Amino acid sequence: MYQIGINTNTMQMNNNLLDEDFQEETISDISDIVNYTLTLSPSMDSPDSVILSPPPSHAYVSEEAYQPLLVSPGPSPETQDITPYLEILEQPTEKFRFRYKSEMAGTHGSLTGRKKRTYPTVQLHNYDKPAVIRCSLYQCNKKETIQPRQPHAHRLVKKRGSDEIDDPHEVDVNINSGFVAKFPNMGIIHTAKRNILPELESKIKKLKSDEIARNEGLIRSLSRREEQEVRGIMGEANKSIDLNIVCLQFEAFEVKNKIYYPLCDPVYSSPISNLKSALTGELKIVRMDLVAGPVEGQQEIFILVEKVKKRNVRIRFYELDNEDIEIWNAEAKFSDLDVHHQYAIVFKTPAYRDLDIKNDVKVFIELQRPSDGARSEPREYIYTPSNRIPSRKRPRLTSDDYSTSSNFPSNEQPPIVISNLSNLPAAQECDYQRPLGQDSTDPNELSLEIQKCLNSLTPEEITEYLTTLDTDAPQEIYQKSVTIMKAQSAFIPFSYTSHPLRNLDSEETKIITDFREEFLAFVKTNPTKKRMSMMLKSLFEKSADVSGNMETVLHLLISENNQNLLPLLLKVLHKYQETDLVNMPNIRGQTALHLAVQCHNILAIEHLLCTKADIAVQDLEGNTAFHIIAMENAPHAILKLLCMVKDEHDHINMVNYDGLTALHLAVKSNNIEATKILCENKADVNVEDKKTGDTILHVAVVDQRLEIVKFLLENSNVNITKENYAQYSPFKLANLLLRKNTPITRQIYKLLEIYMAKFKENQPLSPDDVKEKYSKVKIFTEECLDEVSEILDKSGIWYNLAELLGYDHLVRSNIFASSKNLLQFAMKEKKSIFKIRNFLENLDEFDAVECIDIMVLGKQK
DNA sequence: TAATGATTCCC
DNA sequence: CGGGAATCATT
Repeated sequence: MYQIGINTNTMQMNNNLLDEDFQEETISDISDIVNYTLTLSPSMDSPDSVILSPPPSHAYVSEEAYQPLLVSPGPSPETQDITPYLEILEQPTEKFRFRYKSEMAGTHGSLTGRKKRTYPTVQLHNYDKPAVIRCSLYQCNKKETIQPRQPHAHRLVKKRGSDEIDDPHEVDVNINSGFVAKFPNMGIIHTAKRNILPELESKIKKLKSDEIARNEGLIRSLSRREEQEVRGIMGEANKSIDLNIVCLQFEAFEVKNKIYYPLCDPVYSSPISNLKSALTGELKIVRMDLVAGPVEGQQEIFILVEKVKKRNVRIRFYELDNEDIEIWNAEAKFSDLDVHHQYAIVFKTPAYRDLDIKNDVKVFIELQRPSDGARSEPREYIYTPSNRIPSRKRPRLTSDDYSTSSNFPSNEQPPIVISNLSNLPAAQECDYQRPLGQDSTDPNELSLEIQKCLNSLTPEEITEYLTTLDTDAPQEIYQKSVTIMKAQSAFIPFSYTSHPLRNLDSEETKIITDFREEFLAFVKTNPTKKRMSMMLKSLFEKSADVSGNMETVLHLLISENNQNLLPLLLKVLHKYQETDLVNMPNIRGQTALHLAVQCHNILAIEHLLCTKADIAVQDLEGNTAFHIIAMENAPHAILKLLCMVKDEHDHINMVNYDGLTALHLAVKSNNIEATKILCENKADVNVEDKKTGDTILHVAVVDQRLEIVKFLLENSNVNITKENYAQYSPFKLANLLLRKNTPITRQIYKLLEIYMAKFKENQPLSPDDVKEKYSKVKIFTEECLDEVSEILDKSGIWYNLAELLGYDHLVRSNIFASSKNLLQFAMKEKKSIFKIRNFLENLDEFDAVECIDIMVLGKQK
């Protein structure tokens, strides 16, 4: 090793402690030194790396295992305690903007550690004398070649005043500094293409002369032959160089007579890539045109992206199962021409693996960069079934059957809707007869009531009569008692809130007329519950078949805001719990509930819900009843009613095919009441718009809805800092909107500013913040001193504290009369308060620790 | 040429 | 400072 003849201490130690095998290896290494010195860089495949490289499992190995081959195996357990090695305590950031020389005027950001306000830091282990740690800029050979690392042509500079100091940067370490070297305030200068060779040459020359000095013990200039050699290496270095990725090299030296003798192998940081380059820049989908589409694929989608390279980007669709395991993937198709500049891509969706899905399927889209395998954050996409409307083409009796054999009084025209009610097989009818008492619903009861209706056919009378008809809501479908609502709605006349949706055409009117006739006639036959069900089903399906929009009678009655037959039908459906019929969608995927909500028909809604209408059904735009009501300026009672339904699956937060929740729609349509009600009913205020990543707070800010912003801040847990896909937080947006310079934008910004401050206050301080705050406090306040010393006097722990502070000898000679004495003495000695605090923490003196924390950090908790 | 990279400039 | 854009250079 290099320390042979330099550091006899360690060598002797080695000899004493090493087993024979190891010694053999050590000796054979001497030949490797030659190898090392010639290549100016350690040969990683040589056995010496086994001895000298850092121990395994330290953080210095980047998690991505960027270049596994260059990470040396760690030393064996018996060697790691005695051989010097470098450990990287703080890796540099992964991304950093390399600046050109011309950009270096003024101060730009400096290279930090992985966390803010830290800096690349290394520690030298197993060495006890003063040493020098060097940091310089190296290449990150990603090729799987086992060649030595070469210096990088970029410059690692430290600013001192107006001039820049080039690498290598040196830090002296010793016992006092704990052999820790921190490298702050460094920047990376992107050397221009034309200067790369000269830069490399000078760096390599410098290394060469260091090496000569080390070998020959004196500093001299290079010989012709050596210059030639340098040029050769330079060529190599130039060939392998990647101008957008660098890493830091750390070396430890013992310096004698200005000659640097390495103490161990250099270590290399994880790669730092240039933030400005499209080759290494972050892949990101910033915005999507569409977030849902047909299973068959071939849907054209526009996405905005962060800078990409045309031929170095792919769009991948994939699906995860419940355990987050990828079970399907496919690539979207697009050509070079579909990549607009470097910021937008237009592509066609791939077909989903199963074209016959019955329900929506959620998948993900991501960008991928083949060159380095980098991926973007995924975005959600929904495949929608192509045949969402269940086929009504089920086998049924032909028209002949009902037109010929109907024994109901028929009009001039054969009724369209009339089905085969009278043809129900008698045998079946027998089967449907249930023993009385098996069901709480007495089949005869209803028909009697309806018969009464028959006799009093004026609408007014029907309406009046219906108020007496009892329809118990199955309470279990509500999460809260529905009685309050009922009490409210009882005072609302049936037509009070509702309005027609549209005018029915003649065919539709006929459907209703025929239905009415058929239905009432059927009731006369005093049917059992099962027969009634069959009849209704038959009539509903008939209606759906005949009407242009596949609408059931129920749809039609709601649409025309029918005042007499509708209430009757609703009660019947309710009474018989015809959930399936109630959930039948029309051609646009709308159920009766969708329409009832649009018509503000509160009583219909209530009945439908009591018939267990599904609040999660999405129409062809993906809208649930919640979405619809959120856009409507409807009576509050309606939304409240919907919110009362038990909702274990969070249907209130469902996203439509525009990627929006009901809350989004409420805010977008400035529907303050709906916004409030949804929020009060545990709708998630932080769900993002799947196209843009906007939360409702983003929307409220951009649309300048002061009242909504205010409400959200005061009454919900909106995240002011949550960024949308374009990396704007609501706060930042508010700030940008200040440019409009209107009173409202100013008010909104002010409001957010206040909550931002509150938010920051509540943030737990990061360990770094704590350190920083502590570093500013040098002495105890009187108050804190008294308090802490009282605690310590009581517990007697201050003896242990004194020990930890290195005052054990003073304690033994009874110099300190009390803990207050001790603390005052420590302050005089300039012991850091942070140190004292941490000692106390180790001693489980948490009360004292809290005292000090309060003094330094201000009020916490 | 048009697209992509490199460099400089600007707020 | 960090972000972006203008401008020059190369492919």
